[in-house]
Amino acid sequence: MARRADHSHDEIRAMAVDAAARMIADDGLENLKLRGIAREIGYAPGTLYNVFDSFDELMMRVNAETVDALVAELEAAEHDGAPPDLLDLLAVYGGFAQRHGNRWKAVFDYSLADPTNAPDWYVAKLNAGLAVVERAVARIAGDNPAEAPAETARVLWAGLHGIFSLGAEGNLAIVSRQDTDTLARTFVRMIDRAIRA
Amino acid sequence: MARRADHSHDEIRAMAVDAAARMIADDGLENLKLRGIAREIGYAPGTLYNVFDSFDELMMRVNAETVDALVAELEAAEHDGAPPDLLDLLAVYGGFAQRHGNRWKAVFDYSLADPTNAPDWYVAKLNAGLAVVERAVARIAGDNPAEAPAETARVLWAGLHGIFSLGAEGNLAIVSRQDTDTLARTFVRMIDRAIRA
DNA sequence: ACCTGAACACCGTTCAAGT
DNA sequence: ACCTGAACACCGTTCAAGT
Repeated sequence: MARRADHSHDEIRAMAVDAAARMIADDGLENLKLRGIAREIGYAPGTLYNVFDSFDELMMRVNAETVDALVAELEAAEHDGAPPDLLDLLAVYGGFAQRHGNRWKAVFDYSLADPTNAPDWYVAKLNAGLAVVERAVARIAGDNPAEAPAETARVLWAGLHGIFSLGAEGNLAIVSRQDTDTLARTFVRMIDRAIRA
Repeated sequence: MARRADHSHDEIRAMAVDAAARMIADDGLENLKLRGIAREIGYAPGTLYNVFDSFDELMMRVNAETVDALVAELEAAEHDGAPPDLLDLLAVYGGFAQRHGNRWKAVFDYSLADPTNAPDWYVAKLNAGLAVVERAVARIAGDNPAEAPAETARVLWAGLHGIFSLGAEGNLAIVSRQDTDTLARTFVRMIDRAIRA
């Protein structure tokens, strides 16, 4: 059938990404199906292959929007009020991860086959987020830091990811008396102490 | 057909778990299929449902063996020679993760729907591994540590998991000049410094 | 030119039918 | 009693057929 042209390809792409983000938020990544997205936006499954190369590409765009939103919040924390310290940034990150739990989990659970050839604009976004952390680290590190702020920022980012991802799956609760937020704050406080030591 | 009884149920279980572990090591979790395991051990797919409740249960046993092997190496590091410090334990962990990359990744990539009701013996194994770290932390923490060694051990475990899992997926390489091992050592060194501070 | 939706090649899981 | 393997209900993906 068809030749509807109710929407341009760009519009269909945007509708699909928005629908997928909403469906992930509501039901989790594990319940997201290409067929479901198609149904949601009123197009046939095949149509999505007209506007995306694959399900991978669709998910990559969904996750990029999620990263975008977090980076925007981190940058906002820097621009209004006093410069944020590490615990301030943790509160932003933790708040985002809590408000957008399923979507944030999807960013890591749906990893591309080969991140090495992630698009430049995606890597740039990640680096923009890391730069905020980097500046907060540099602010407290003084003149001769034992580690470069860039390296410390990446350790913080990856370490927090470990705590939140294990926490989200429930793998922390079974071996820890402290909850995820407490462990995250302890982690950040220890890194802060190490920077100043 | 059938009534072979070439093997007991216990034997079939062991054969399936061994085959799955080997297949994960060779080809990665993403290429492991129940049908493939059945073919490998010379039984029909349906037979695996005779001896396991589900694919989940099979994977749980595979992952338990992997955790077992790591914990054994950590405990061995404690029993021969001088008490290990945190960097010694990191070397054991990092060495294991490198030698058994695909199998170690599978432990976290294949998470149970609800870890809350993980079997007790599984939780006990995890806690045994954490206890080794805990003792190493306590050894350097002195009398009035800012954080309980048990909490520090869990922060270390989860943080390292973050670094190694992001590293394994290639998500660290695209935003970091340092490689995974360097970041892991920096992380452990900073936590060590925070404990002593 | 564009979209459809049946068809394809999978998957984990079930269960009637054989020995 | 035990194992088989076809069948079921899915999945992402493709593509001939319609408008």
